[in-house]
Amino acid sequence: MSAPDKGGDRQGWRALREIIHERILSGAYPPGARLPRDADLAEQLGCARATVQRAMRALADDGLIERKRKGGSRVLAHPVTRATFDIPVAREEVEATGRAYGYQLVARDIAQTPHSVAAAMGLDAPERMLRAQALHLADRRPFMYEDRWISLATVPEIVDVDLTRESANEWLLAHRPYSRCTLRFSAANATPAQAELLGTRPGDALFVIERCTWLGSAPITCVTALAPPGYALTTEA
Amino acid sequence: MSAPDKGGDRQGWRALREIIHERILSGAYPPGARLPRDADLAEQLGCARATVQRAMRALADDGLIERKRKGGSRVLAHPVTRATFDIPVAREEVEATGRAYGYQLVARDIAQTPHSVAAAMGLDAPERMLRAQALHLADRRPFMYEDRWISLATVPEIVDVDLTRESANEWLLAHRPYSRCTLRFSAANATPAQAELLGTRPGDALFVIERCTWLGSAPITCVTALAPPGYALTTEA
DNA sequence: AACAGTAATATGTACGCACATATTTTGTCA
DNA sequence: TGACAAAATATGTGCGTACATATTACTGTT
Repeated sequence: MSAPDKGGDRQGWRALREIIHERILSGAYPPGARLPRDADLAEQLGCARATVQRAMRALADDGLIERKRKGGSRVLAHPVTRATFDIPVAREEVEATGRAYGYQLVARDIAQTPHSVAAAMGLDAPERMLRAQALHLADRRPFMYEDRWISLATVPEIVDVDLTRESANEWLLAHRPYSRCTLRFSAANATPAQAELLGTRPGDALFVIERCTWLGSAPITCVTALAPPGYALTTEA
Repeated sequence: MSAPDKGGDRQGWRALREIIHERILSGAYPPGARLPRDADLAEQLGCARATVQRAMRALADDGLIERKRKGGSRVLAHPVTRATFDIPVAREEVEATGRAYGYQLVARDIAQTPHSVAAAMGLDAPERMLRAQALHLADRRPFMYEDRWISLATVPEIVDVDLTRESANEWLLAHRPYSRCTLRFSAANATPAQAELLGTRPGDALFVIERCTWLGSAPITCVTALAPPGYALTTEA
């Protein structure tokens, strides 16, 4: 009758994804084109619709195709480059490269947040928060400098933590999980003070990571991390 | 007898994920703790194991828990911040903010790649490639400068494309899909020439995106994109 | 011709079952 | 005690079905 297993090897959904991906790359399904229905692909490839779903869902997650409830699936005309970064804890980032991690508290006080920080945290007005500035070291050399504000309203216990011994980041991760997190990457010229701390020259281009976290709608912390020249984030999409 | 629907509302896997996430946040499943088996959670929450699977899989993808084939599921002790960025085509990035997009070819020639570029592409030795330098504009002002090398071996047709009218990036996306892509974010001080092109001052901190793409194992292109101060990548994890 | 209501349709989700696979644990034997 | 093999176990995957949901397409009315 018909050829129910034309697809070939009857492998898993990963193989299916690969087959469909190949068809896109080879031009069989050109950019903007509509893909066959899941059910048709299932029959064509000799597997269940659920398996096709899994593969198509993965392709959609990768930003390769677009799926709509009745419009079917289409190959994206302008595929975005979708990259996933894992921002590790500084300690682990350092130790992953075989270097010795070190930590050093630079300053700690309680003060009114600048308006910019309050705004980033979604607050209506500045608040008094704990500010901790610290250095992360790799083999005794500056690896990253962080300037952090911690909400006393949300995390009152933080005032009793000895931040000279333990990084605020690690304490927070262990004691205050967050449910929301915003990230912002940019570049900035080092101020003289920052250059001094990072062991570079004023004006050097620093890599800037700004991160704010919340538990529910309550702000936990907002940190600006500065990395000296040579630092880079890499990933494979 | 028993309470088969204790979990409550009998909602979908997204609700399940939320419930489990709540338990993690609330400390019911503290960092490092082992979660119940999928099957037990399924019974406890009154749904099928497949549904629990879906929810747990999502939590694992989010970097919140860790799953192993027999070790069960554990809450990660040091959850990484996992962020997904969509790097759009420059045109769309500009137009998304309501500004007028402009494009300008700065230089185009065929030359030997530097060793650094050849290495980034995974080549054993430098090759002659097409080099295209171009400016992306937003409302007539420099938005991003790109310095691109395109493999003549993989994409010979590129020599016949009029790059003064069409951005190499957009032509490549439309005609040469890629299967692999590496990304690297960093910061760099502007050289005088770069500052001139981007309308900033020499030494200003630029945001640097380096991207290389391949089709299979054949290198397609390698581009260094520079953005002037003010540019930032943001996301919500 | 414009519009609203309805039917058709493709994907999304859920369930229950069976089997595959990767580890851990246990047990056996030297 | 230690090494290696076998059993146990939790997750991973696949199938078939049924129903849910979001859009599109159609259809009849004004």
